[in-house]
Amino acid sequence: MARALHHPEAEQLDLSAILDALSDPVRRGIVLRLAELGEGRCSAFLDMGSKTNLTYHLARLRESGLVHVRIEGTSRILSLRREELEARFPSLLPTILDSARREAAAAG
Amino acid sequence: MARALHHPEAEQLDLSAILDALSDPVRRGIVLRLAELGEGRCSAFLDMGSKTNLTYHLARLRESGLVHVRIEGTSRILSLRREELEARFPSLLPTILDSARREAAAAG
DNA sequence: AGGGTTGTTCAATGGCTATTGAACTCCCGG
DNA sequence: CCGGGAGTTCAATAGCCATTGAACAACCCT
Repeated sequence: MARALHHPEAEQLDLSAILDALSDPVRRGIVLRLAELGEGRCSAFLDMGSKTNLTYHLARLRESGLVHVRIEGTSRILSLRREELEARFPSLLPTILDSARREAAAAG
Repeated sequence: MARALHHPEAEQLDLSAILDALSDPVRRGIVLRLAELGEGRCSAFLDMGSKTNLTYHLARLRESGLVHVRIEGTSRILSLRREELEARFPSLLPTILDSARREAAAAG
């Protein structure tokens, strides 16, 4: 396992990358759950895809700057980078998550 | 030229499709300009890409439900589907456009 | 009817995306 | 120290993306 994980700086957050990350339903599902749980390890999302597939999506979320990943023993703990996102793109994440919940509620 | 253009129904607006459409800088630029102008024909965006390329991006914007296209003589007039988007996903479009302006202002 | 403007269609391109299974690494608990 | 749980790496796949140039179609004007 890699020792140090790369995370983009707060000032480098890129709107295209963020929207692209959130345009995938699996990734949006992960972010949504993370918003509810506060944080969670990879295995908390196994119902959304295979381990390999999650590794892929989680890397994309991390590289886009949406989530922070901290290593703890053999686990990786994910959390949303809420404040940094809010500082750079106010209301963006909450609004998109609200839309996602709304769509889910509409039995889409 | 095709006679009838397909537009998704308001209730069919899909979040993945919308975010995907807005994740591309060219398309976001078109939507941004459209938000300022109210409406505009295809040729109003020629500084953003070749004619062929614009045809492609405009089709994607239309198919995602973000823009409405009306035929007028040899021109096609585009406009944002603001109310319908707002009804289904409140604040989504304005917030994303705000983020886009913010990013542009930050000399990205 | 002819010519120009407006925008489309087509085929082709290179590159990225999401997904998979098998093999692997790392670390913790016993 | 070794077994198992957590997650990664790799190679492969099929499919979509954005972009291009050349050829075409529709319509308006004179």
